[in-house]
Amino acid sequence: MCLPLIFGLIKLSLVRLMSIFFCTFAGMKYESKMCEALLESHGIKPTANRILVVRALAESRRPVTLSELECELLSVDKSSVFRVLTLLREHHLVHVIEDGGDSVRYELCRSTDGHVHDDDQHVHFYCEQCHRTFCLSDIPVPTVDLPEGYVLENINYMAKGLCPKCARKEGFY
Amino acid sequence: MCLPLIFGLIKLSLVRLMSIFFCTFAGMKYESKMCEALLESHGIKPTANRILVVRALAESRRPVTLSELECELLSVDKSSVFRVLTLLREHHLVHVIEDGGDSVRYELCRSTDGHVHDDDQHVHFYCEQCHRTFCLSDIPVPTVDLPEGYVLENINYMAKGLCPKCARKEGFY
DNA sequence: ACACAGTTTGCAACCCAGTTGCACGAAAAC
DNA sequence: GTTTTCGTGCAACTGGGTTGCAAACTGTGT
Repeated sequence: MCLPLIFGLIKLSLVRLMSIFFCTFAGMKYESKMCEALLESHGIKPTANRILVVRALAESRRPVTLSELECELLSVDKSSVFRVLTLLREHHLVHVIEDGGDSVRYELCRSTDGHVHDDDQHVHFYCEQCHRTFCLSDIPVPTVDLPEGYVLENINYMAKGLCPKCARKEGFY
Repeated sequence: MCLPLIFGLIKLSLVRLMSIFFCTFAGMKYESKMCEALLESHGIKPTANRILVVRALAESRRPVTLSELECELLSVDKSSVFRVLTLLREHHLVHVIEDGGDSVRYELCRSTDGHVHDDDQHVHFYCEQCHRTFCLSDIPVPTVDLPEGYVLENINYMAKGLCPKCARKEGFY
C-alpha cells in the first residue's frame, strides 16, 4: 500500500528542498503562487507545507484521502498533513465528503466567497467495485425542505453503485 | 464511555439466559417473534443473538452504531454484534448510513420486498452540535440524473447542521 | 441417547486511520 | 540578539473495525 515504510526512510529534508525548488520552477511557480494567495485570502499563513497540500488538492481531479496525500507528499509528515487539513477545514477552504470507504476524503471548496456556505456543493459517486469516488461536478446537490427548526449547514450527497468502467466490466452495457 | 470495561466483567451467561427469558416474557414475546419472522423471511437462521440485535435495531428510533449496540446488548460480544450486522447487511435487512461521525450507523430497512433496492430511503440529519443523527422518515431522498454509464445502487443523503434543540440553544429561534 | 459435522459465539489479538504530546527548529515580535 | 510564538516531525496512543481460533451449540443420522 504505497510503500510508506520504504519511502519513509528517504524522507529527508533534501526532498523538501526539492519540492520548494520545483515550486518556483517554470510553470509551477504560478500554480504555487495561486495556492499562496488562496491561503492568504482565507486568513492562513502560507507555509511551505500548506502550499504543498493545497496544491495537491487543487491538482487532483478527485477528492483525496489523508493517506493519499501522505503518499503524494513524501516530504510532509502525516500528522502535518492532518493538521493542515484540519486548519483548511476550519477556514472553509476544504470540505470533507464521506464515501463510506475506509477514510474520509477532502476536496477544495470552489466557492468564490469562501465562507460558511460552499456554493459548489455537487453530487459524488462512489463505485462499490473499484472503490473510487467521482465528482459529478455539473450535478448540484438537490435540496429538500427540512422540518421546522432544523438549521442546515451543508449536505453530503453520495450516490453509490458501479462506475461506467466497472459497469461495463460487469456486463451492464 | 458506557463503561464497557466494568460491565465486561459481569458478562456472564446468566445475563444471556435472562435475555432469553425476558424475550419469552409477557408482551415482549410478540416483539421477539416478529424479529424471528423477519430474519427467517430474509433467509437467516434466527439465533438468540441475531434476534437481540434485530430487536435493538427495531426499537431504536435512530440509526445506531456498533458500539451503541454493544453497550445495549451486554450479553453479546462486540465481534458477534459486528458479524450479525454484516450478515444482516448482506441480506439487505439493514443498511448503513454515514453521518461523518466517528463510526457508521446501522438502520433496519423498511422495505417490503427486502431485496436489492430499499424502498424506504429517507433523508438523515446530523447535528454537528450534539452529534446525533435523526431520521427524517417522511422525506424521501431526492434523485438526480446520473451521467451515462453509472449504475445506481443506493444513495446516502446526509443533511448537516443544527437540530431543533441545539438551534434553539444557539439562539436561532 | 450418542457421535459427528457444520454453524455460531466469545475472547483475544490485530490492523489501521486518525489524533495527540512533545521537543526541536523556524519565524515573528520585541 | 533575545524572547516568544508558531509550525513541524516523530513517536506513541486511541478506538472502531476486523480476524483467527477454540469452545459451545445445533441439527442430523445412527
